[in-house]
Amino acid sequence: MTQVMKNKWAKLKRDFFMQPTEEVARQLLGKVLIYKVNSNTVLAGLIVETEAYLGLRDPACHSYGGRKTKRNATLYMMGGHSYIYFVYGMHYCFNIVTRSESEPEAVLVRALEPLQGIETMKVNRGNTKLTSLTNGPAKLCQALKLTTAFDKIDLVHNKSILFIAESHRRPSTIERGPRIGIDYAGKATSWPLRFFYSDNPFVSKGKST
DNA sequence: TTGCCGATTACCT
DNA sequence: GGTAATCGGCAAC
Repeated sequence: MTQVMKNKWAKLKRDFFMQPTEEVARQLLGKVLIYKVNSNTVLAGLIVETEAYLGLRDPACHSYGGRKTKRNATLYMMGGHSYIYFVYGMHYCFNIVTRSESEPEAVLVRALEPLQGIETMKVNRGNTKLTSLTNGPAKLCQALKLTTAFDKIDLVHNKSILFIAESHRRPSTIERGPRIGIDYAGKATSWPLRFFYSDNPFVSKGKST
C-alpha cells in the first residue's frame, strides 16, 4: 500500500468559525495562518494578536446597524471566509468572518509570529528586521501578499491554499484590552475585544486610547 | 521614546 | 468633501 503523505497542517473546520466571535478571536491565538503560494513556497505564521468585531451592535464594525455595501458584503457570508479590505488608501487588513450569514461579524488578525517562508516575507516587506515583519494588520498582509484578490476565500475548503491550522505550541498568557484605531466608535472604543499574547515580541505596537 | 503628520484611494454622506 | 480596523519617517523632548 502506498504511503500517503500526511499534511503537516491540520486545517480548522467550519464549526470553529461559527462560534461566538469573541470566542473565535481568543481561540485563534496560537493557531497558524498558512498560505501555500506554490509547490515550493509556503508562508506560515502563528497568530499572536486578534480583534473581535461584533456586527450589528458594534459601532466599530463595518456592518454596524445592518450596513451592507460592496466593500463589506463579505461579512454577510458564512463563518470561515476571508474578509480582506483596502484601507487608508494603501493598506490591506485580513479578517476571518464568523457566525452565520445573518450575523455579519469577524475577527481581525493583527499580528503573526513568522514560522515558515521568512525569507519570502522579507522580500515582500523590503525589510530585514524580523520583529517588524508581521507585527501589524497591514504588515502581515504585505508579508504574505494578501490583497483583495483573496477576499471571500473559503478558508475551510479542502483545496483552499489559504487557511488556518492547529499548532502544538504551548499556550502563552492571553491578555485583552481595547481595540486599536477605532476612536470614532464612541462607547465601543473601550470594549476589551483585542486579544494578544502578553509576552510575545511580534504583537503590534498600536496604541489603544 | 513619544507624538505628529503625510501618503493615497475607495467608499460613504 | 471627509475619512479610514495603518505605517514609517522625522522632530522634539
